[in-house]
Amino acid sequence: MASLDRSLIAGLSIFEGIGSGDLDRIVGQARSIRIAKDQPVFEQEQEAHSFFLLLDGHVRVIKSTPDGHEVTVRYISPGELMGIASALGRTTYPANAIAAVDCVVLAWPSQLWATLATNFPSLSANTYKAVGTRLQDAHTRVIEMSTEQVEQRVAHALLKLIKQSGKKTEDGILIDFPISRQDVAEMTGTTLHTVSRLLSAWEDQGLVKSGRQRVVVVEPHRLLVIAEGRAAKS
Amino acid sequence: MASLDRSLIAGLSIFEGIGSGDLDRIVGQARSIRIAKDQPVFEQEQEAHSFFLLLDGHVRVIKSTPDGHEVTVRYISPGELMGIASALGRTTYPANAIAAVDCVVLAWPSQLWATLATNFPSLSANTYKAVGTRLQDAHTRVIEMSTEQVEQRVAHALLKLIKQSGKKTEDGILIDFPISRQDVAEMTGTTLHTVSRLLSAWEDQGLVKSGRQRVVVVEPHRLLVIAEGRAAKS
DNA sequence: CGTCCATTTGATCAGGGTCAAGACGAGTGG
DNA sequence: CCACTCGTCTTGACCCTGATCAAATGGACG
Repeated sequence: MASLDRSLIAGLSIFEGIGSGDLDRIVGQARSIRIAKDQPVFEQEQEAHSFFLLLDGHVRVIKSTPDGHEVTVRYISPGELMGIASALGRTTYPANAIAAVDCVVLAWPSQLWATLATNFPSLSANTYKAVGTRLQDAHTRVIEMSTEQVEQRVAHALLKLIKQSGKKTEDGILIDFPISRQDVAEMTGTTLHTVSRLLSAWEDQGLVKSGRQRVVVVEPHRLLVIAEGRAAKS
Repeated sequence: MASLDRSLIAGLSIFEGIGSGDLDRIVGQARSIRIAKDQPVFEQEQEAHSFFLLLDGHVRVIKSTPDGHEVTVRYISPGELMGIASALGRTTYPANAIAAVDCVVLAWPSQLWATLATNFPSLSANTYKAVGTRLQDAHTRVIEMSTEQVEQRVAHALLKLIKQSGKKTEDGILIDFPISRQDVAEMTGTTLHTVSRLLSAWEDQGLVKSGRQRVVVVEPHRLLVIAEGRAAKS
């Protein structure tokens, strides 16, 4: 089991450029934890005691506002880091992370970051590269929210999801974890009603197939046309 | 002049924990550049040859979309880093940076980052802390765009601007650089028309005073009430 | 004094949020 | 195995916020 883990882990982009001896030394200091579906990995405002690497499953990262709104910041896929507050000089987690399905994570104590970062410069560089990508993603999100219609935002969201966690099926590309209309609404800044109407319309046109907490994209290309805002509106 | 620079620079949070000898060694490798108002510091998609520290002035960071929309990502104030693509493993700049007024910046060649970061761990830590703050800001922005009305977003934007670049005057707190209705619109994802209407309404209520590319917040507290969404609508 | 921009303000209208019911499906306990 | 219940999803009706279209006003600057 430990060796199985290792072979999986060695290929991850965060560990690119790290020798297998070093890799053992890094991974050896982590604990492996199972998180049941719908259970938190970490919570907003909590003391950031650990940072994590998702090995298996999917995690939803959510921010809650004082007035009860919830906004989904991102979904984490296997191989991604999360809760890296310590690498960014924070002492608390900025968001809630909830297991969308049963998950397996590696957890390192936060105070280990400084040591790891200085001893393994590649690890540090790879991590900050990932941070850069997330900053980029967040800005893209702001731009989408500023300039696009709801229809385009939802289309973009589905495309991102299938790119990140898509699984080929005979019908098309399935989003590989349970996702409700409400969840999509929280990703796109709209309501479950509007998402439901859009998915219904798209289903009529044969673009997607969807059901309870389940979305399959049948024609990614046509969805892209909608996302880019160059679709003839019926 | 060089020594004047140095005394100003020593107090910046990015250089916290760095001895004055080291500081000289770091700053010694930078070039000081003047950028005229409305001129770019760096441009989107361009090769990221340098990273910068703003010493004086204000810089607008903008992303342009293919379809001609412009979104303001943030304003940079003196003492902040910008264009730190290299620290995040990028080779090109992700946005345009335009001088809002005449500016003075320090510029380091990008390839120097790796050396500086390993030789001066405090510099690295302080930089990544700043990155963490920006990531946080970007997420806050997404949340605002998802959950708040335009009126609240504009109020929040003005509050951020006076916190970051406010200058006390006898009328109230002035945003210390030229800023048009259009600029505010690009920060908040709305149109100059709506911003104009809001500012007019607020001016009638004595909350702000504004003119051509000029905004003074007279009553920050009442503006905050609007921003938080707990205002009696007239 | 004329030109160019920033700004103001009115009128219109539609995207999509809100409110309100119902239908559907999955899991639970009898 | 069936009935019940709860959560998800669908769909209709209505209305409001804020975008769009259109013009006019007002400063700043050459």
